[in-house]
Formats: sequence, structure tokens, C-alpha cells
Amino acid sequence: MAQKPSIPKGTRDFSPAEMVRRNYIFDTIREVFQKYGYMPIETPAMENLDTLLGKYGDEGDKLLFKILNSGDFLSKADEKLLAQKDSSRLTGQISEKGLRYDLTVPFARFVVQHQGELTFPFKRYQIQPVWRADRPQKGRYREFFQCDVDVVGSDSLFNEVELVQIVDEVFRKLGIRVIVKLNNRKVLAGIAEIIGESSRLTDITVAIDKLEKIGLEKVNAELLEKGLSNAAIEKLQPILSLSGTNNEKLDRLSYILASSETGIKGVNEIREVLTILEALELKTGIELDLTLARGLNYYTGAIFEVKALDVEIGSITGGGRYDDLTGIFGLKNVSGVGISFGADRIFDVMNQLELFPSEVTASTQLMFVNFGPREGLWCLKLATELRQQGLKVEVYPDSARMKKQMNYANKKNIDFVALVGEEEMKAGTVTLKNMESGEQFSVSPGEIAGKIRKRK
RNA sequence: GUGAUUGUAGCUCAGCUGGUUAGAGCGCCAGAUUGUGGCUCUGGAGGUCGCCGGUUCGAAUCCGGUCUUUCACCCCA
Repeated sequence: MAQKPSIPKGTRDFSPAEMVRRNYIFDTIREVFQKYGYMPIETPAMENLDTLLGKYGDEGDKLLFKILNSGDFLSKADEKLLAQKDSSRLTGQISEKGLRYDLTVPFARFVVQHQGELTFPFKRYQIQPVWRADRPQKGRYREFFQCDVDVVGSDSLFNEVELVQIVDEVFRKLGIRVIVKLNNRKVLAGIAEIIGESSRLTDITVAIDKLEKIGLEKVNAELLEKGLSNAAIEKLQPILSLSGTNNEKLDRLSYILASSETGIKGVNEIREVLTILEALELKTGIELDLTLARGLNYYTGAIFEVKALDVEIGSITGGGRYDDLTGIFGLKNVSGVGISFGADRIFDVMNQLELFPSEVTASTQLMFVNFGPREGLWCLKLATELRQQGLKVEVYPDSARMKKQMNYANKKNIDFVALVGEEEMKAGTVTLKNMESGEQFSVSPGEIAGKIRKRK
């Protein structure tokens, strides 16, 4: 052992057992996306740094993984900056590429760059890893997968509705009970407006987003610290403590926000989405939650978040509408709305609740023990036939000691083992052994498939 | 970026206030059983005690640094 191998902080290997489960989640999500007419795209792991910088706020810029230029990158760097060890300013000279931070910004870039080839409204999904140089902690990694669905080029609220339908269908298929939380940035903007703190919208949303986690008092304390007036915080209280059914909340809100044009627009949008959803009779519960803010600043309309009902884990899916994401890349007036499924957290939820169906983890159904070249070849032929009948079959590659071969089958949880030695070949039979019960019988090759299928 | 925390065999961990050849369980390999896995028994392999430096006659043990693990904050999926 020369050195202990390891992987970078916050990254993970996935074992076969984990991969079949992860793929089950990805496949399920993909299938639903396609059912609604969304098509897959992929973008490079790395983007030009100027595509990424400035899109996620100062905090986000810090969390970008930057890629060193190739070659003698230092020779072109500014001597003074080098001498001063000014890393932040030096970065621009020695790095021009970075790993993608999310899928939404690369998607916006994609839309602008390929606008001539696309048909709008453009519906796409994208399942790829993203990277953040965050410090890892519970349920947070430096490399993780996002499953995004977005539609751009349509202002219709039908799109919001459709995304909720997709959420409903995905989680129903996976067997996870969830609640969809809905809010609207326009409502939040309206609230900021009527309490006279329009310019502090971001501070307000970041603070009230924590309401559930840290409580009303601490939220107020944070708002005060951010420089909001006592009067404004006072005015905010009845809004934060709003309760009742969705409709009751909406009625109260339209009264409170009456003087804010933006606020009322937001209320109406929520009302319309909820009304349509009601007509569609979804299984998933939908709750208007004013404290739902989501950090991402580019959201301008609806905001979604999905929480699992049976596990404490935070949100497992989230998204919203952004009116001008492509604007920064030079394409104006293209509105989009999308959501992102958090595959890693969904995985954790399903594991905890043991929701993975047994077929998902099923391994090889039949393994032929290898007795030697002649027997092996005979088995290879039979295995080929059985595979054509849809069975999962393998032939042990080496004529190793039988104990070793049986052990392999046992460890791999293989259902049946077939023994074909000299005797069986002469008699034209196969000795089939059920690895679970240990029972063993002699059958003809034609009976094998039936015996194995009967077990299910 | 801030504050804690962890690191000893492939894995999970023990190793008392520094003292001789660093242990256990599980796993692995071999045998009991040369065409039969899981159970049992017997034997065996496997460790520069994360790394670098310091204190000391002597360091897995104490000190400093560094990396790593986990957790909270910031932020976020």
C-alpha cells in the first residue's frame, strides 16, 4: 500500500447497491418529465467564468470552483498582484473557466446561444451534477446532482400548474408523501413596499425564510440588525402570523396589500394557480406559505418548495419563476419557470422510509457454475438462450473451486445456481439449486425459465 | 469565511495520567468438507497509530502546524 487513496472533500463514491437505487429515482423522474413533453439537454461540466460570475451573488462567487488555465498560466499574471498575493484579483488572470454551480444559469446561456434553433415555449429537463465549494455538512456535498425541469418563453400560469402536477406525479410514483409550499415574489415585494422597505427586499426574504427554523423573535432581531425600522417590523407582524386556509390567507392579503399594485398581482397569480390545481384534483396538499422566500434572487413570480411529510430533512424540491434570466446574456423578455428535484435528499428519504421496491435491488437470477472449458461453453450457450427469454443470467468466468463459486453467488444474492458437470451433460439435464431454501433438483434445460419465474 | 469535532488492521472500534513485541469483533485467505454457499471449528495474512515538525532517555498517547471526518453558523440542494 503506497498511499491511502481518497477522494476530494465533500464528494462521494456510489456503490452498485446505491447506484441501482439512484437510477431508480432518476428513471422515475425522467419518465414523468418526458410525459409532459420536456426534452433532455446536457451542458458542459465547466463554463466560462464570466458566464458564472455575478449570477449567484457575492456569496455564490466565492463558492464557485475555478479551473486553473492550462500551460504556464503564471507567466501572464500581473507581477504586482503576484507579489501582493492578492488571490481574488489574481483569479481573473489565471483562471477563465469554472465548474457549473447550478443548472439554471447554464440553461439560460444555452437558450440564448441556441435561440435560433429552439422552438418556444422551450421545455427541457437536465439531470447532471453541479459543484459548490461549500463546506460540507449534513446532506450537503461539494458535488451533487440536480434534476431540473424548466419551460421558457411562456408567461402562462399553466406552466406553474404543470410543474406542480409533475411534483405530484413524481412523488406519488416514488411513494413519498409530500406537501407543496407555494408563494410569490410579487407578494413579498408588495409586503416590503407597504411596510416602506422596498429596498430591503432581499434582507427581508432571507430573514423570514428562517421563521420556521429559528422562530419569530429571532427573525425580528435579524431584521432589526439588518437596519429595518421598528415601525416596519411592527407592520410586518400581522403578515408573518397569518394563518387559516389558503383562501383565508389570500383574502387577508388582498386587504393588506390593497395599495400595492405588485402585491395584488402576486395574490391574483397565486389564486389562479390554486384554482386551476383544485379543478385538477391532485393528491398532494398545497399550502400558501408566506415565509417561503428561497434565497435565489432571480425569482420574480411563483416560488415552490416541496417538503417530505414523514422525514425531517428540509426541502427536497424547489423552484420558481424568473422573468429575466436570459436578459443578462442579451435575450430580453423571455420568462421562464422551473423546479429542481434534489436527488440526494430524495434518496435519503426513500432509504429512511424503505420505499425502494425489491425489484430495484434484484440481482442476477441464475448463475452457472463453471466446471471447465467444455462444460463452460455448454453453459454459455444455454445462458445466451435464457437471456433472450429475459432472464438475468451469468456464467462464472473461471473454473475455480466450487466453494468459491458458490460463495460468490451467495454474496451477490443470486437466486439460483445451475450445476452442469460431466454427469449432467451426459444426461442432458441441469442441477438447479435454490440459493435461498437450499433445495436442489434436476431439470431439463427447457424447464429452467419456468422454475426461476415461479419463485416470484 | 467563522466556531467546534474526528483520524489506530479492509470495516467498526478498544488502548487508563507517555514505558518494552499496539489489541478485539467483523471481513479476508487456507484447512476440517478434492461437485455445493449461509452455521460451526482450527490456523494464517494484514497496522510507517492521517501527515509534517517539536518536547522527551522514550510518543498511538503531550504540544504546534497541516490535511481529513462530522456538526453548527453564513449560505444553500
